[in-house]
Amino acid sequence: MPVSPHIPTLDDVANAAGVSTATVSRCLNEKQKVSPKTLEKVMEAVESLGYIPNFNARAMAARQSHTIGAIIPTMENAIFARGLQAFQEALLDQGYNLLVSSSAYQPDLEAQQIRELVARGADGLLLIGYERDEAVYDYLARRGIPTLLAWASLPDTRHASVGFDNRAAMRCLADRVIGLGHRKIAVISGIIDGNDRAAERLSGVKDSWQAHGFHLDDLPIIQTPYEIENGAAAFVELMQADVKPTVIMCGNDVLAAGVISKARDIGINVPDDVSVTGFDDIELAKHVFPALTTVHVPHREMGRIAAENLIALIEKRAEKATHRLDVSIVMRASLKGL
Amino acid sequence: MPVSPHIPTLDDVANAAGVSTATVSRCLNEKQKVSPKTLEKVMEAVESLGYIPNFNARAMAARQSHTIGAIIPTMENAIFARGLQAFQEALLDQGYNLLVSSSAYQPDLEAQQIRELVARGADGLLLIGYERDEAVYDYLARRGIPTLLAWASLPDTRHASVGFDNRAAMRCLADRVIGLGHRKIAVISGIIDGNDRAAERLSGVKDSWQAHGFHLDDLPIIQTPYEIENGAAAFVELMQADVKPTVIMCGNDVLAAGVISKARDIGINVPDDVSVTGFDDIELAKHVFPALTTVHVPHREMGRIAAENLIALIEKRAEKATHRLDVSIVMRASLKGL
DNA sequence: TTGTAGGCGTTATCAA
DNA sequence: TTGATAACGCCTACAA
Repeated sequence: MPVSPHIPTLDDVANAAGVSTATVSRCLNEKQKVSPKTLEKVMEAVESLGYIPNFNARAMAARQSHTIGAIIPTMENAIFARGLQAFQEALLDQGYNLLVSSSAYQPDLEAQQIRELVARGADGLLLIGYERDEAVYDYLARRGIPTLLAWASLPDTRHASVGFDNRAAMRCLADRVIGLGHRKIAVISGIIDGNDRAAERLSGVKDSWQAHGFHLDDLPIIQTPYEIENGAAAFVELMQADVKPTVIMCGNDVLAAGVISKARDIGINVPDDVSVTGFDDIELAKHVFPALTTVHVPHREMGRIAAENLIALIEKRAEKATHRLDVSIVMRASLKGL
Repeated sequence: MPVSPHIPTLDDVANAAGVSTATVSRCLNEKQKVSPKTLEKVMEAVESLGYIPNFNARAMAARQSHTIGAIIPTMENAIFARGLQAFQEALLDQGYNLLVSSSAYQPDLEAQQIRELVARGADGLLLIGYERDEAVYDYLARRGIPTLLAWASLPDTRHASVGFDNRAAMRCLADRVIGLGHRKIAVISGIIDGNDRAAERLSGVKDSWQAHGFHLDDLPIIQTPYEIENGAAAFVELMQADVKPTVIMCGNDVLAAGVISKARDIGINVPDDVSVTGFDDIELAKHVFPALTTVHVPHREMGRIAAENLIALIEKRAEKATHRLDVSIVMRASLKGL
């Protein structure tokens, strides 16, 4: 009885089947290069031994891991869940596996996790947004790691990307809000430092605001991390101002959910007393009360396209490309006209 | 100018520093076995070359990966998010990395992912619950992979585990509900097949119901996957019955959130017309309206303990142990007496 | 304290 | 169609 369990290797299979390790390897990877008879023999041995290829050894010898790494800013809320899910499904279809980690919105943590994923032999990387230290892009280029930026929409094709125009979308929503008669808007934005999506969304509101002839001085803005509690706290602060806003535009649905929840707590009616808007159209948006007016993002489509384009890049079937998706505004009860 | 980028290896560092690869390796892994002078020399070379150890090679040579795999049933909702987060943090503290995948509540998918993680060289595994094919446990034992079951509470120590008593907790909650005067209870349970947590929670309600002298025939039960929409749908169905329930006890907070959301849609007041309870006390529970009465689970503590115990197991500093946590009932507005 | 050299489990090149 | 055999990049006795 062995003290340490024996784990079957290629050698064991080769012995059991009476062939060489090379042949076993072929049976596993390029069946067509092997006679049906030996294939059967080998597969039997594989089966009976319960052999499973050692991933690390394989990756090292083949110089590719069939693994793709993704780093998202957070797993706490559902912002990236659906998109990543679709990304993973599309990868699996093509025989790739996904490794995910979360950077907690910290650029240096992200940089570290990039190194980690590269060290693990990732064939390619999915990153969120485009704003990061140039050194990171240099590093990736030096190592020759195909990288695709999602949730990002770039003017040029310096990086491969798939995403949508956060700024235009938010501007469009703000136009709608103003069109409904609102003149006292307050904004609860995510932290824009190091977060291009948040920055662009905020710019979008400002664009609209100014295009309608108003001054930025009259646009209260609070920046706070994307957490439901923070949305609630920011809302309280905004409502203490001398001129109360008639609408709160939030940088995403999570903040908006916090606003709606808190409003009820303190006896403010949405949308009669104050309207609220979000961004992303996550699952939650339909289920808060009142349901949230927000910007619908085609998360699943984005994930699927990201997978296709990244794999094409890895297998050198395509050049870097920028893919821009359309978003739409979903009107729900949380926003009403004056 | 090299067509394919050159990635620095141990050899490169050794050459640059004028020492052997063994010495470089020591500098990276066992600094104390190296003179301060060479250490400095080597680290300089590491730095200037931008050397990063190849993970696969390291894992293969050292026969350990310092990686732990976790398989959770779903990432869609936040049930496991906080626990896993704490688990990861504790792992990192001890120099271990975490690899996560999701089984979508499908036992065969879980089995496949277990093999995948083992093939990747995971030093240990975290699984959710205890109910799975014996063959899986056999396989794990044969390969000698330390495994810890979380969200599970076992009577014996056949498997290492950390968790709480789902059945007792739910029974306790049901006792409270009945104590408040409710006699028409309906249950929306998760799918109990293959999900021991769901099964035990359901049993807990039944225990209480019968202990109070009622018949199971008078306890309407709907099983449905843990999704907010499903909670809503089940609720509609339950309210169409001849005898309308005065309280809906849900298998978890996600289902309960669906109930609360749908109730408002169709003009049923919670808790005046019908009370609602959940389980887990996820973030959402506080923010639905009315706030959800539920069972609070110490997710972070569970994650932390899971990490400690699993690492102890891996490093053979401890034997398999069963760790049972206390849970508590959180009374909020969604439940009121008759 | 340092270096030498064998081995970890695959894949891939070349002959046979 | 198969089989030797040399990588792949690192760790780790063992020797110096």
